[in-house]
Amino acid sequence: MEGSAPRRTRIQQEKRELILEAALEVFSANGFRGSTIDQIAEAAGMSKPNLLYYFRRKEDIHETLMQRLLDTWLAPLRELDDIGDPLTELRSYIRRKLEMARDFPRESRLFANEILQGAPRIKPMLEGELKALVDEKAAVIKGWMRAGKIARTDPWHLIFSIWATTQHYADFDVQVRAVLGADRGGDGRFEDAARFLEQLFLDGLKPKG
Amino acid sequence: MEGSAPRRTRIQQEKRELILEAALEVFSANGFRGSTIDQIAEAAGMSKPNLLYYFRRKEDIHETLMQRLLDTWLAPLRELDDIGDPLTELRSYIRRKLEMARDFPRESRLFANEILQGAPRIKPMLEGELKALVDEKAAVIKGWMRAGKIARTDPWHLIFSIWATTQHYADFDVQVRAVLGADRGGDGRFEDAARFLEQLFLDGLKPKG
DNA sequence: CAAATTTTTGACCGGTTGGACAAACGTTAG
DNA sequence: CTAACGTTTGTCCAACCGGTCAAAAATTTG
Repeated sequence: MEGSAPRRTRIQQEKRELILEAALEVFSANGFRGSTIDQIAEAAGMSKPNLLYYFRRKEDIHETLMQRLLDTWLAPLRELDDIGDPLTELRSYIRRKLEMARDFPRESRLFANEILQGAPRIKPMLEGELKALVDEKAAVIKGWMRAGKIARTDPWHLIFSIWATTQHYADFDVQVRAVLGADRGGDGRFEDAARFLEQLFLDGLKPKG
Repeated sequence: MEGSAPRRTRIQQEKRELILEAALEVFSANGFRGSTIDQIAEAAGMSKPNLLYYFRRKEDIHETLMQRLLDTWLAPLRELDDIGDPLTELRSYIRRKLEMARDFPRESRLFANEILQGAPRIKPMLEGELKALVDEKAAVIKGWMRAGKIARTDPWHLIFSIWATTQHYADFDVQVRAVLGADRGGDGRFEDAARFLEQLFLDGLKPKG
């Protein structure tokens, strides 16, 4: 499939990491086309030609960043397992996803940017690897439904709704903080969100009869 | 506050509409910085200088587009009213929001793009007009909770979750269709989503005891 | 029709951007 | 020390981009 990883010196490894960190900052804030190599180079504390010595093209940086991102981004879903109580399992999946939105908002925004633009660079991955993973987990959830452990619904849309509600707090952070205002928009907003989402996904909005 | 609307000829009105339609297409797909005036001009079937005769700057097009968008975009929330059954009222708000994601995906993506980049052009509106509207509706929802009509939760996060889940089907459309695959990703996906969201928001995931 | 006004276009400009390149600089191994 | 190799930088370039301008073409008005 792919060539063997090129041998790299210590400096190359360090500088490449530095560049990727800077690029994550810049790309996630401005999008791919909205970011310039100069911006990334400055954020990484080096000159543009020096940066281009480590990554020959702007696209190479973005591609490397995206490949690394996807692994860690899907880790919570991979951990969703058939062992343990289904409701507990789903609840901790939601919690993990929300923690990622809190701790890695730049990664979330980078991903959102890519999808928004039609996922030109990762569409094959979405239709291949991602679809396979979601289908697999949907089957697990369907098993829980057949066993009467959770209510019967569409597992795929359930997963979508978890992604949407949790990533919202990273991708739409500006809006969330603006609407909540200075007092409620502080650090506590993620705990409020966690409490709300748990209640929503478990009990819904009907009053307790 | 603002000067009176400039007098426009019939051609000016028509051409400005044509340009705004083309700009919506281009901006929503590529973001502001990722779009060029040439692209918009070509999509509108005119030359670049001709386009600049109707809008002096690229930003003017984006600003006009955004102003129009916001009114229609918040209309469903404005309609959320205290008359009628609370659960029915919320259910139809969700349905209307999902219909907007289906019928106006470009508008949704344009908005998402703006927020993702930190809302540089509409932040004052978010902190002013939008916050006021959401606070007002949150008060209505709180009234329903006090009256025991719906379960007690955080009304602000409830509104966020409705925004997130419905807009997801416009903003992340590529991903949704990729994961659902050719068979389930067709036109029926919005009906499936509507059914799922209704169940989620009303009953949650707990099995019926 | 003819004058006045509006609309359209080709040519152009200054600034930015992604990227190339060779020369200089630093480091390491023999 | 020195040759080989890895790293850094100044300079440059061609393409692109937002925007200007004067003049031509079309339209409206008297």
